[in-house]
Amino acid sequence: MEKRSLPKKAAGQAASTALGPKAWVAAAWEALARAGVEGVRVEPLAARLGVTKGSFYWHFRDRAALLDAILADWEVRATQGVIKLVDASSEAPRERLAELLRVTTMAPEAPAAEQAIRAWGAHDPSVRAHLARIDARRERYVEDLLVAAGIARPKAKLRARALYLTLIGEYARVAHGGVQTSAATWSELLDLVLADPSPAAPSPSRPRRRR
Amino acid sequence: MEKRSLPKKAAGQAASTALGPKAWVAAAWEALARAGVEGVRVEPLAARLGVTKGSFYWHFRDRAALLDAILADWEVRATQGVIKLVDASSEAPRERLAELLRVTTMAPEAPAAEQAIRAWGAHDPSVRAHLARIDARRERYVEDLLVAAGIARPKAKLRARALYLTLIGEYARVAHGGVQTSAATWSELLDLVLADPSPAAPSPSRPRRRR
DNA sequence: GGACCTCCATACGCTTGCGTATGGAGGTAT
DNA sequence: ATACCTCCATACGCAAGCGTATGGAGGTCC
Repeated sequence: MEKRSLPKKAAGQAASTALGPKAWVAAAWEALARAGVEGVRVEPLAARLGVTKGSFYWHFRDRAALLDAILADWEVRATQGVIKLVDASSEAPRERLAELLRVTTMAPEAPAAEQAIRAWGAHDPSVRAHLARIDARRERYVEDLLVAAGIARPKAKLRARALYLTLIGEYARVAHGGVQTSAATWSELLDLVLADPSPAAPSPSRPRRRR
Repeated sequence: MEKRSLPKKAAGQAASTALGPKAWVAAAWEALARAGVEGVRVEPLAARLGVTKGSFYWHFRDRAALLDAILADWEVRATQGVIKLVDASSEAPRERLAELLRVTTMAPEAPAAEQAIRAWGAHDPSVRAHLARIDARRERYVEDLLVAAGIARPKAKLRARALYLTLIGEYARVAHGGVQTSAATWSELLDLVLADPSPAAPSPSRPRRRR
């Protein structure tokens, strides 16, 4: 038995009592942000939704299917959505970078969600692939913005990584109760990344010790 | 004498078959790094150590006690130990910063451990306190090193946060399979943080020119 | 108005893991 | 050698969750 039949959109009970896969994914997001992947459990979720497991196993093959749905949903919302939104915000690269920082650092649910997914990916190989793709795409996006803002490509690559890793670090910090870094600080950070000192001699030779 | 009797240090069986709390903590570290806090389970740990739960509940009151022991161990090793080691490495602030980056970015077990603890702290209030203390101490340490290297205090504060958050981000990235940022890149990053472009002239005095 | 379909409730078996109780092997003290 | 102490094995009760089986309530279709 593969799929029984096509859901065909509206059928069965009234829409008021209907409970689609989206409701389960939404509830799963809440649990993921609050308690991590291990906190995404079928029966507690059912209780929270006011139904029983019977509902869940009708919409999903098993728990893994729900987790896959979460990942897919995340990929769309937290990356493609942001990029589209930032691209539409302005034409100037500097403005886009500022908007990018604003959007990513202000989203209230982002830290918990990102941190939960990264922790999840630390011991689930299927999640690692998603993370690798998404991290690469995001970092590349920042890098391209920096290049568009006038930073040379190799330097932009370095700074894009630094800026993106800083954001990831901020997510982790906020996720476990750290005080959120202020918008003003982010703005200063952006200035630092956009600065172009490069006075031909940045490092006066570092004597590299060996162990 | 209230609880049976004092362990009195060495007693009982020979040292070869002895299994102290340290062995449990070590095994717990391995499980924590590999599978997160939820992966630190008593019975699997016992199986891995070749004993049964009976041993565990002799040395620890319950699972929470083991987790507390892990946290205490981490606080000593991953912060105090590193600071002591870096302070002893050199006198020059620049050198100390380079050594700090080398030590923290090269430790092979650090990313998984740090990421696991931060994910843990995201949904365990008792861990949040530890993390807040440790993050504050580390960030302050970097800030002081930057000041000692000639960066003005407010600027040093900003850059210390950025550098530390970048390290946290790197830990997260590596923990879920990302490629490790190269030592050369870290070196360039350090140069960026130590640079002093000084927009306009908030503080044109540069007393650290020659030292 | 009977057949059918969608969505969920109920009940069951099974596994994993926690914590406790109790005994026993082996070393130590007297 | 006897009593004792440390460390661990064995066995038990209990709870949380997963996945399955089965039925049933309510809407739809003809």
